[in-house]
Amino acid sequence: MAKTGADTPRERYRAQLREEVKKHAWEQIATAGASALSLNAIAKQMGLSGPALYRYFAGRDELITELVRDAYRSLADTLAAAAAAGADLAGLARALRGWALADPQRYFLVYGTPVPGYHAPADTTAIADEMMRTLLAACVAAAPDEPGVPDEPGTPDAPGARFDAHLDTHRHWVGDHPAGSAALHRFLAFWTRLHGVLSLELAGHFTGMGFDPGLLFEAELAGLLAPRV
Amino acid sequence: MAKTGADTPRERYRAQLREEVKKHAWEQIATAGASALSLNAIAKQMGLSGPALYRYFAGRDELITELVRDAYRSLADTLAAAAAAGADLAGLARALRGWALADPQRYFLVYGTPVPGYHAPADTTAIADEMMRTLLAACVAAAPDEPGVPDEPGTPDAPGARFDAHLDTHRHWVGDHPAGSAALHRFLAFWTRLHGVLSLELAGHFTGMGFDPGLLFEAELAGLLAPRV
DNA sequence: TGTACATCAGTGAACGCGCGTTCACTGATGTAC
DNA sequence: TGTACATCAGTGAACGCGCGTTCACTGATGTAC
Repeated sequence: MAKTGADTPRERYRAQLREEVKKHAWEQIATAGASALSLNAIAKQMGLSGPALYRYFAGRDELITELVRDAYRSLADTLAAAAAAGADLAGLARALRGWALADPQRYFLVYGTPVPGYHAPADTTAIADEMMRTLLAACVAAAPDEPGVPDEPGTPDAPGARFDAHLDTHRHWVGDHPAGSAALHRFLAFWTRLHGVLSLELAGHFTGMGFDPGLLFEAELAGLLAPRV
Repeated sequence: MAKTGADTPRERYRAQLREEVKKHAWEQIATAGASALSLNAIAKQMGLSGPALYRYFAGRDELITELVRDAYRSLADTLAAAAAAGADLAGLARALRGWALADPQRYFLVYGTPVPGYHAPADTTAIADEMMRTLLAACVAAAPDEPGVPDEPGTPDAPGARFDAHLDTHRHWVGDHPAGSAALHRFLAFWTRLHGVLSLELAGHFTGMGFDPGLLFEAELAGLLAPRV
């Protein structure tokens, strides 16, 4: 009855071949970058002729869109699984790092250089929201604070408190989430700091420097878990 | 006598046309991304025929290499100029942000997704070193501390102190710079946190969220300038 | 100042390549009676 | 269980495109006497 999930042999074969195409696509991206992705090359690699793949994907754009969606999905699932297993903020951070290191090109497909023309599929923003809520919950749990109260009323012009106040009046992006502005601030610091380490590390800007990026990551994480962001 | 800087009219014309090619290259990159850069398209845009550009560049790779070098150079010069004008760490941070916002695609050419095959020209690492030294000097000036002494001997297993200790034994990358490990740590936190905000902002991951990324940047900066990293 | 020569910018044609994509077709797989 | 038909996977040829790059050539610019 359900249109999706029809389990005829042909449907199963289709799904399987689509997955195989994607697998080769990822290998190709890892080898030569996303911009070099070619349907013909994938077909050749699979022992098929070029046009054959048009039975499974409307074109190159649909394949890329699918890969981007899958990348978002796998990160969201990774974080959600960690959270479901009881991970705290530190655990989520390490899950993020593990996901990024497991496949740098997948990381870059989500967080790397945007292609000026290309727009990510609409549902990726929903997935990004999902990740945000997972992390936000952990941020609230890490240090539950009364919502909306600036932490240091004595220094209202300190940039930290100033940004908290700004977040108090610009919380459209969290919907109706009851997190206080301190938790929002913590989430943003968490997200940007960890991505700062990861993106520089994965792009190779630490290679040859000799120190261990993993320890820098842990040090940044420790700073985030300390009471004051 | 000097081979470089020969100032015959022809030499001047060559230099000028090379610059014009690069200008169009940047426009093309801003429009369609670096991977879409095409010598023929640039030539057409300039009212020239394709092969004409081979008088000025050995090929597409040399042009890209030149653009990458120029991008590194312009950032290093921007930071050096700010430092020479007496900017402190905060000033350098804002110079970095200004440089990044002025031309996001130039930023991404340096700090964006690496192309798996491509290796940046060798001298970019020298320029990166130059930037590091500029920032390192500002980090030392921001909080001159006795080199090599962990800040909190009472908690030697805290990740922050642990990383300081790690840096004490892995300081090959700073050469003979006399900065203490706390300053090195401060530099790395400075670099990764600011890039964390900038890369997410420029990649568009904050669009539609509603808060001001500039205030987040300032808040992160304030956190870096506080005594404890 | 004027002529003879060398240098060099730019052209147009050409080569080979791989790309995305369309289309008419073959042959195998599944379905209905 | 067997036949008749519909569905669909995959092929090969073809189209048009733009790419990087080479090469022989023309015409203008500069140089030497």
